[in-house]
Amino acid sequence: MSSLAEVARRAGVSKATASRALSGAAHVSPAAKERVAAAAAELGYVVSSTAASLVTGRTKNVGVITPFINRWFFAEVLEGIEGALIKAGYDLTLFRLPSEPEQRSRLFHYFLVRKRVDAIVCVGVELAPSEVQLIQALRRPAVGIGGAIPGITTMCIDDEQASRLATRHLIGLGHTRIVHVGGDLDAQLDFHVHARRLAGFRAALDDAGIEHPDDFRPTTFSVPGGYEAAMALLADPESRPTAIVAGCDEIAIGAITAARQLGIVVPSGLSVVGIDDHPYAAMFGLTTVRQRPGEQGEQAVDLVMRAMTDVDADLPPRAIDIPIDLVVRTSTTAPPPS
Amino acid sequence: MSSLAEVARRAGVSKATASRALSGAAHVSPAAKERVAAAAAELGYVVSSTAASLVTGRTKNVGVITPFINRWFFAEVLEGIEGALIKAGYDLTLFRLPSEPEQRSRLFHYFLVRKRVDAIVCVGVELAPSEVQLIQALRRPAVGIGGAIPGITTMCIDDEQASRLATRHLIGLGHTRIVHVGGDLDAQLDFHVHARRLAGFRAALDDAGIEHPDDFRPTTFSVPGGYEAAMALLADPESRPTAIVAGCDEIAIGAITAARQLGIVVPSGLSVVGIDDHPYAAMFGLTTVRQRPGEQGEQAVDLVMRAMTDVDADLPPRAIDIPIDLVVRTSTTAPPPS
DNA sequence: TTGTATGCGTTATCAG
DNA sequence: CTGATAACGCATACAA
Repeated sequence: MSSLAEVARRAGVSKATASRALSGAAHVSPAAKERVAAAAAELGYVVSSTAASLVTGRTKNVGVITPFINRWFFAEVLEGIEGALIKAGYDLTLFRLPSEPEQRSRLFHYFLVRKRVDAIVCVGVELAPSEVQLIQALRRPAVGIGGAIPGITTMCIDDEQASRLATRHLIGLGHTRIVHVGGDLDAQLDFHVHARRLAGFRAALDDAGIEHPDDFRPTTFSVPGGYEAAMALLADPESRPTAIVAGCDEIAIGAITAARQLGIVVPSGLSVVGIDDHPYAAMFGLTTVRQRPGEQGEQAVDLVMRAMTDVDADLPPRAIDIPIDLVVRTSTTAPPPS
Repeated sequence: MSSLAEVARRAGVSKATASRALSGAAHVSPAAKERVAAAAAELGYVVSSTAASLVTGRTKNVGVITPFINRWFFAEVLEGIEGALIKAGYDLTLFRLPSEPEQRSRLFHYFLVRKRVDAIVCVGVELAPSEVQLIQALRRPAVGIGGAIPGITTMCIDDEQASRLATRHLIGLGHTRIVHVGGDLDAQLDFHVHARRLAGFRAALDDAGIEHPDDFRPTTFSVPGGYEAAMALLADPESRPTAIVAGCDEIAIGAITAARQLGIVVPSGLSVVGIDDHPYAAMFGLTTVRQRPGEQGEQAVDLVMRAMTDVDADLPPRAIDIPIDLVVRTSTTAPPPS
């Protein structure tokens, strides 16, 4: 309510010094600084960020675009971003990317363009070239998380490597009849995660010289998805694999649940390995490949922050790899003697 | 990049008419409107929302405060809010309420006060009186979701009623040895949901004249929480209850998982009922009390929108009840003959 | 219907 | 170290 002018008057200084005293940018005599601070406190003064933005051109606000809020990976990344942003004094404007093309375009042409964000973080979104252009036209630093976007700095795990790691672990235990229960290839609105995880799985089998006909069951990236796919897959004891590489932990958990329901003991009757290290993984004893989405979010913020402060130190155009590691628990063991 | 002035010049009109033509607020001759629109399109013009905010005092932006992003209920509410906001042309600024008091206070005194939001939605946050005052001092409409906040319009389900409904269902099936596995009473940073659900549970037993010593197992509101508590609770076949009322579906799912692991068949050996209707509930056949968090979010947005547009039609101070209903699936049945 | 002029609350650029 | 003063980009009251 109260403006800088009032504070200045009360402190007996000009608006300019009041501004300087409060922002701490320039040198102000301790006495003046003191008086301004007191006046501001008494009046309950707080800067109008809109006014400040108007003149500085910076909003202290970054936009985050994500297709989902309600999925573990995305929510986790979001939390990481939010924490890092708050720490830096920035607001976070959240945009959920709609699946309908029309609304999606509205997001880009209406919301994103309002000059309200100093930077953009895209999580798990694959951007069309035209969309990338649009973002670049904003002349604001942008980074992606979850997969490579040509033209934009992105950070992600090597999905192919992740599933290869998981598969190798099973092969190392002696498994040869392994099936990948992963994301539907047609339904990857996000990156080609599904395809890449499938590819890594197959590469590992190829590397080991293992045949793999009928090696893939597509489903949705969720516990129920894994449950249903596993129910179908495991129904016939004859054709049943000895191990499953799940596309993510949620699928793995669904598969374990299905196995239990069918009376199959995990891991002696069936080994299951996931990808993510979901908070529920430990409870299910799930062996998995850990990625830390929260940290990915924090790092993304670091990146845009640096790009904003450092004299336009351009972002590295290359994708940045996030480390992953295998967490062995109790859902995997050697296959049963056939 | 391009300003209103440039558009005006290109269209051969004044800034004022250009502004009017674009906002559509006042009457502009069709010809002029046409020319302005064309000029704007050619230049790729888009309003500077900061400049507009500075003069109008409205930001087209609402703040959302929530303690968690990564929990089903909260994420779901958030999605509902986001969708409704986007539809109305508003941005959503997300604030995660930190658990540390110091940072929490920073949120209120630094972030919230920057005059950047036209309204506030608090989800699952219990506000201290001083915090309520602070929000009221902003003179912006505010609504809460998830529990009553004195002084602020809130929408929530009747938690006591929800667990009473769940408990009555079990009693109706003939159960008398029922335990509530719910949220820890010390750990309810959000509302007193835990306590209220426990109270409803006990009230239902009292109503039916059923004794209930040792009727409560506190745990965390999560699948692993339910799992661990149920593992301990069900270990001893002698003292085992015939039914569990879970504080939420996640706990219920953890409990079902634990039961299965212990060889207890659900529901013939143990009935379990939850609260929420979590997306995983169906897969576990979980009988539960449904609440629709997404709709709660949408309704909250409706409310603040109305308060913002309608000539300061004040928000109803009373809490608004959200309907709930019992969804009977396959996790509940009559108790086994003792 | 249109144009002119003013102000929104800051920060930044100068002199002093 | 401090004080005028000019932007920043837009919306609106008022006059035409």
